[in-house]
Amino acid sequence: MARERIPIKKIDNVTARQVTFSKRRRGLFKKAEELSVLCDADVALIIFSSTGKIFDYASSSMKEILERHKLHPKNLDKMDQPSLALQLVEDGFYSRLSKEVVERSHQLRHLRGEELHGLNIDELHKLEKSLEAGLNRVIETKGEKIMKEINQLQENGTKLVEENQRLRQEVEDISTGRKTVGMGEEPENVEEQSPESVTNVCCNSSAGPLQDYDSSDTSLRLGLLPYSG
Amino acid sequence: MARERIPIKKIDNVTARQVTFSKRRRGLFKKAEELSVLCDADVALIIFSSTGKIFDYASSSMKEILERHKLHPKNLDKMDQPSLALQLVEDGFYSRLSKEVVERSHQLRHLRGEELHGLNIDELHKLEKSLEAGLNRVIETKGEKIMKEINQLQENGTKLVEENQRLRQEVEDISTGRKTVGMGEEPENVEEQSPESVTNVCCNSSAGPLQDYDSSDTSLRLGLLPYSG
DNA sequence: AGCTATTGATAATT
DNA sequence: TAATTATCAATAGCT
Repeated sequence: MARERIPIKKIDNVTARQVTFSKRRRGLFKKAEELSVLCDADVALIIFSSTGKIFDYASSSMKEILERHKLHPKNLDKMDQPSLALQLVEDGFYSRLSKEVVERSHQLRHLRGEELHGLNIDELHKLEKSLEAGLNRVIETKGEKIMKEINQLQENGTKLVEENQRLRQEVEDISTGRKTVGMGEEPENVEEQSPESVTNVCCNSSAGPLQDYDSSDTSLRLGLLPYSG
Repeated sequence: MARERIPIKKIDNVTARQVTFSKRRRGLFKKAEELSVLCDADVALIIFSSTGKIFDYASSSMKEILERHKLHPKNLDKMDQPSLALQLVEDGFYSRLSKEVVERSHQLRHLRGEELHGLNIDELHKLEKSLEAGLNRVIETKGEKIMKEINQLQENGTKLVEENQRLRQEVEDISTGRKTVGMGEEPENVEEQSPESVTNVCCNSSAGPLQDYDSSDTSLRLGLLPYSG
């Protein structure tokens, strides 16, 4: 329903995926509410984003709907009986989360080149490809940021040069006595600067100015030519 | 969205309401599934018709999603057993674990070159170094594995050649009639092979033999010359 | 976060 | 019910 149809499979691009998630989530909630109103139905909708964020909607009371769902004949056979809450905690909750932590930790170690000997050649090759792809994206992004910062600095430099010229002119004007210091007449048509002097123009694109980057072995790669094996 | 727009309020005509319910219910399920697939989200949808009929959809396990929903901090205060909720919250049980998951997920995405724009140049540079290091270790390990596999294959090849020669000699012996087929005398001092014929010697270092490795762009890097920027 | 060209969903009708 | 189709709504790609 848009400029182009997209295949229904996981969207690779992270940004696009997040945008689509926001849009479609809103659409889904709207449709859910419309159904409940139009058809006098009771609707509950629960969504977990891939980042774990939760979104939900219930046409009436979420708790009641879930209870009704749980007690429905269709689901009764799957009910857990003993000390409900305890089981919930021990089986579902802790194990799920800690499994996730363990899993992600493993992946992280692999991406850092640790604990590789359990992997076979094929897995290593895939890992290598993933690292190359990530590395390229990082190099690219870094390059963009650096170019932006350079442009900003150049812009500031230009402004400073202009201001310098203006100030120099002013000084000359004063020293040649054509103009008095202090509350003399206003400058006629000199372009009015904004309250902040351009001297204070600062680049806010990163915490500090370009630093050393532990100038070790590698020269700065700008990402203009991403690494290709 | 049709021949005519309809106001979003309960449809009076019972038949029309049922028809609309069927159609829109299907549409809602479809949208829910699309969202889950496109955006890698976990979605649960429960619908009770006005006649009490139940319909539900879950992108993964309904039970798990509902548990996750119930145990989400947002909903813990409504829990059946307040003491348990209190414990979970107070011990920082949930928040600690899920923070770990979130943190690791972030790191993983960064290492995969996603969501980089929140990082400053220095952080990007560190990330790049980390990726390079990981990549080098992976390449190295892969190289070692491959060399090992090659050596294994060569060894096997050598053994096969030897056996080949031995067999050829045997055949020649037989064909020249110097030896009889069948239960003749044992070969004198031919090195006794282990029960398993070397023909069956197999490389166990990986699942299979050297494969294609999606022979795309990159030629096989053996890690003998690790990548250096 | 807005804007449209498109595609998709669906209300009325057969 | 199921199919058809004229509309309206959702949204993919851009900015």
